[in-house]
This record gives sequence, C-alpha cells and structure tokens, in this order.
Amino acid sequence: MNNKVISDISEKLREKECKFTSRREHILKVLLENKGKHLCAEEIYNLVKQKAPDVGIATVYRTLELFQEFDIINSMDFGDGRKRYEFGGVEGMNHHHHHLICTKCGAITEVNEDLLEELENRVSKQYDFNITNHQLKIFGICRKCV
Amino acid sequence: MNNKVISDISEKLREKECKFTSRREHILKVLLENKGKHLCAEEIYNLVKQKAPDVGIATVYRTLELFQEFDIINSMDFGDGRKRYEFGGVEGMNHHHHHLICTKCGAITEVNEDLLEELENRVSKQYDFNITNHQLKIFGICRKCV
DNA sequence: GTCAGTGCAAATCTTTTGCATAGCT
DNA sequence: AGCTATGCAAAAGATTTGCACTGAC
Repeated sequence: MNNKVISDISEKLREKECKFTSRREHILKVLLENKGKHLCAEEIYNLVKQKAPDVGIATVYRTLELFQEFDIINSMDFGDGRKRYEFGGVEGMNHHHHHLICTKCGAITEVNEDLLEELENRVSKQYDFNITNHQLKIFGICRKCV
Repeated sequence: MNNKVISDISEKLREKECKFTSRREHILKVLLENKGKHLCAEEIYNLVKQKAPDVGIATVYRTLELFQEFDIINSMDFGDGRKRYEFGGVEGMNHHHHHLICTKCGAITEVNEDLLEELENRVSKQYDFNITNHQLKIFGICRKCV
C-alpha cells in the first residue's frame, strides 16, 4: 500500500522536474511509517540516519520544505519551539485535521473526522473567504491526567 | 476603559508577589493598543522602545512569558518562525479565538464568535477529554486576493 | 556532460540565560 | 536590607545558506 503511495509521489515530483532520490525516499518512508506521530526535523533526521547514515540535516530540512510545497506533508507547531511534520495524504486534501493537546502530559491525540463543514460554510460566506484548509488545536486535560 | 483593565492586571500580579513595574505597564499598554494585531516580540520591543528607550528585548520576552502564565495574553504561531502575541482578556477566558489566514497576502482576520461549542461537546465526550481552550486557523484566499 | 541534489560548516534568526546592577517595599 | 526586575552580552537552539562535490538522467 505504501508502495503505491511512494510511486505516486515519485511521479508527482518528476512531473515538476524534481528528482525522487534515495534520500528523499528514505525521508518519505520515515514519514509514512510514523503517521500520526508529528515528528520534528531532528527526529526525522535521526530515523533516516539509521537507514542512510550519511544524510545531512540540511537535506532533511530541504526535503521537508519540498514536500510541503507539493502538499505531501503538513507542518504544525505545538508550542515547543520546533516545527512538527505529518504525512498529508496523496491527494493533498488534508482537510480532516484536528488535534487534542493535553496541557499536562503533552500527549497529542488525532481526531480524524472533519467536524467543521457547517462552520466553514458560514465563515466562508460571512467573510467572503475562499477556504482551502484549516487546523484545529483543542487544549485540555486528557483522560490519563485527570 | 483600559485603565480598569490595567489596574485589574496590576492587582492580579501583585497578588502573586509579582511587581507591576513601569516596564511591564508599557508592554501591557502596547498589547492593549494593538488588540487583534498579533505582534511578535520584536515588534512589541520596538513599540515599547518609543516610550521607554532603554528597555532590553530580554525584558520583553520575560514579560511576555509572565503575562502568558497569568493568562493575560495568548501566543500563537502563523508559520513565519516567530511567536505572535495577543491580548487575551481580563477573565483569562479566551475561548473565542479563530483566525482566517490568507495564504496569498498573509492577512489575518479575526473571527470573534465562538462557533465550536457543539463540536467541543461531542469531542469532549467521545475522547473523554477535558477541554480548556482551542485554536482554529482557517487557511484560504481572502476577498482582496481572489 | 549537465544540472539538480547533497554534506558540511558557517551563518542567521529567534529566544533564553548568566550576571552584575538598579529599583521597589 | 532583601528580593525581584532589568540591561547587556553571551549562549542556545532551530533552521537556512554558501560552496564544492556527487550522482541521476
């Protein structure tokens, strides 16, 4: 299943004259294998290093930026001073994206349903705003920390 | 009106053995005078410098952190690599907090109604999660950029 | 062969920290 | 006096950039 995803993305890059190098493939695989984990650049770097020990962290950053431009991944920030990245689906439609953030233990839970459609319709009309994406962070105390 | 707010906050700090110094007052005033503008630390620093030329940027950062601990302000990140700050109301209940972010011109529009109550009720039950706050960022193209 | 991709090290940018001094109470 | 607040400069941490080399096509 991941193979299909990887070859789709490979093609997507090639179409725009970008190469799908082994470095980029390794980085993509790490992201695919850690869906929902919100890795930061350095964590990705460390994981990629296990497979390809001679990568540089600059390549990781450059590749993550590239993947963002291609809507392959999304970046987010949970307030700890580093960007975190998440695989965003092949279609680029990453519109189902809510996170519960426990302010006590820091656990992040994904909410995978898209619950904002009505709200978006209202806002879109009221503000004459052409919505392409959204991010909802919900802060609170998780069940374990009560 | 702002005077009431300022004296309330002054008291709030004193209660917890913190001083409400002239530096802190200047910083608070800048935040009050720029509600809805999402200033970053350096912008605040520059504005405060006009009134009190000998402040240091470290004080600005330290004060912003203090204000956050007291729930006087909120910090957020719009993806440009710096934290941005916003006055959060005296009651600390800053629960009406949505932003429309134009991905073309970068304009940020505030949506002041809280539109998430039903959604929160559902999520809260389903995930056994005790919600204290939320942040919603809606990305898209604003009316001027269409 | 050509041009994009990459590693390394240095540079940049934001934020934090250490320390000696200033200023409330 | 005693303790917090502050300015300055240095440090830290994340990310970006310059440059020479590598590797895909």
